[in-house]
Formats: sequence, structure tokens, C-alpha cells
Amino acid sequence: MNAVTNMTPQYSISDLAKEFDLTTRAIRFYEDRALLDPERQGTKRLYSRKDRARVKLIVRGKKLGFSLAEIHDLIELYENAADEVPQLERYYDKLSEHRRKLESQRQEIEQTIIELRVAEHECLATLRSKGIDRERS
Amino acid sequence: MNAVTNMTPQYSISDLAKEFDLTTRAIRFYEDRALLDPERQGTKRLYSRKDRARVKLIVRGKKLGFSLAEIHDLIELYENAADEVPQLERYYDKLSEHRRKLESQRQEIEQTIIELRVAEHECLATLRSKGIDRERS
DNA sequence: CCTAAGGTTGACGTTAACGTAAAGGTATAA
DNA sequence: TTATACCTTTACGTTAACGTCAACCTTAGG
Repeated sequence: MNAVTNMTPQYSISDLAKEFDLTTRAIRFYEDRALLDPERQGTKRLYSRKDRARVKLIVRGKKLGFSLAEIHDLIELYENAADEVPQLERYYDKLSEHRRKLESQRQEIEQTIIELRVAEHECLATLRSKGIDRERS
Repeated sequence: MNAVTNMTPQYSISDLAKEFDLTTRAIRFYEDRALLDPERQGTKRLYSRKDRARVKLIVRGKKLGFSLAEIHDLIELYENAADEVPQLERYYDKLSEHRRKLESQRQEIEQTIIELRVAEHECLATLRSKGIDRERS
């Protein structure tokens, strides 16, 4: 596993599967959906450092509730080093849009965390009172 | 719409659908999955303030990438005012666990936001240089 | 009375994201 | 050389979360 050739690390499909807790099936599926495009050594897939970074992006995206289609767009966004001004501007807009979306999502998470903290405190208070009741009886 | 009776507001299914940008089908589906259980006026559903709060929870949960099954558990968590100590402790553990999960999720979001900001800046820099190039030529 | 706008319950269709075999190639260790 | 551990493609199965009819009430307005 993890054959190091030519100073650039390579990973097998199961290397990545283990590292990111995915099945090989899932990884091949991502390739099918054009999220990955690894080299081949004969028939076998060889993943580069860059591929690994993509997998990381995919996993993170999924954790945050994005669909593979959305993640696909984001990857294209990240990797298409546009050079023409109109495309650069469009790229910038998409970046900002996605950032704003994430910021709103963060807002909701923080709100939920606050509510959970409140509930935790109430719970602890009740537990304490029950504890006192017991000591008294 | 929004019939106010007995000082407690009631909503029709399409009231809620419009407010939360859902279809009535989706709302009925949530009921099917035991996330909602509205009163009936004859055959028609009447949603209370509490039901509306639940819908809000559902929508928020979905935005954060939770499945309806997970959301179901959370709702039960919130509404089952346990009174026995062992159950209260279990309740507390579940709350904490969920909070930790959300905090980790927030961590990932913040990381992503940072990366997006970097990309935005790079993009702006490139745009500026292109602008200067133009002015010079 | 009739129509239009909502509401209801089935029940089958659809999409995403894989799971799960089946059938076979390849390379290395005993 | 044979077994073991990986890898491959092809293809059908599955689950979640609804979409989309169909066929049917009912209630307020013209």
C-alpha cells in the first residue's frame, strides 16, 4: 500500500477507502459521477495526492449535507483556473455565493447548539434537584 | 387561512407549506414518518403553534444534512420530559452527543469558509492585475 | 345549483447514493 | 502451483424522501 514512486505518493482504492471510511464501491461511484478521475496502472486505479484531496472535499461536502452534484460543481469551481475576466468574475460570484450559504448554515448550527446547551443545563438542574431530594428523604 | 380560535393559532397544511417552502405532500410525509401528529377538524389537519415549531425543526435539520430518522429521534428527545433519573441521564448524554456532533460540523464549515475566503481574495487579486494590465496596454 | 379552491387517502413513479452479488484478471507468498 | 488478497466490470437491488397522478369530499361564492 501507499507506493511511493517518483516523489509523488500514490494510493490504491482501498487505501483511500480505509483512510476516509468509505467503501471502494462508493469511491468508484464518485468516479462514475465525474468527481474523480484517477490514473490507471493497467486496469487498476492509482490515486494521486490531488485525488486524495478531492476525496477529502467530497467527504467534507457530504458531512455538510451537499449532494454529489453540488460537490461536483464545487470541485469544477476550484480546479478550473479561469483566466478570462468574465469567467473569473463568474467564478468569484459562485465562490461568494457558496460562502454565504455556508455562513447561513453556520448560523443555524450555532443557534441549535445554543438551544442544546440550554436543554443540557435544564437537564442538569433537574438531576441536581432530584439528587437533593434523595439526600433529604 | 390562519384561523385564530380560542387564542391558539391554527394553520392549515398549505399555510405551513407556504411559510416553509415545502409541498403539502412533504408535510404529510413527515406525519407518516411520525414527525408530526396534528389535530383533525373532521378530516382536515389543523396545525398548532407547537406543530409549526416542529416543522421549523425539521426544516432546519434537513438544511444541516440530517435524515428524517435522525430528526425524529431529536424531536422525541426534545419532547419527552423524562422524570426518572436514569432516563434523564440518558437524555443528557444524547443532548451532549448531538451538540458535539454539531460543533464538529461547525468546525468543518468554518474551515471551508476560510478556504473560500482565500480563493475569493486570490480571484480578486487576479482580476485587479488583469485590470491594471488593461489600463497599461 | 354549479364551480372553484382547497382538503383527503391510496398507490405507483422517480432520483440519489450507494449495497450486493457474479464472474473474472493479477500478483505474491508458502 | 495453489491459495490469498486485491483489483476489475457489469448489473440488478435497496432505502430515503418525496413527486405525481387518480378519485373523491366540502365549503364558500356567484
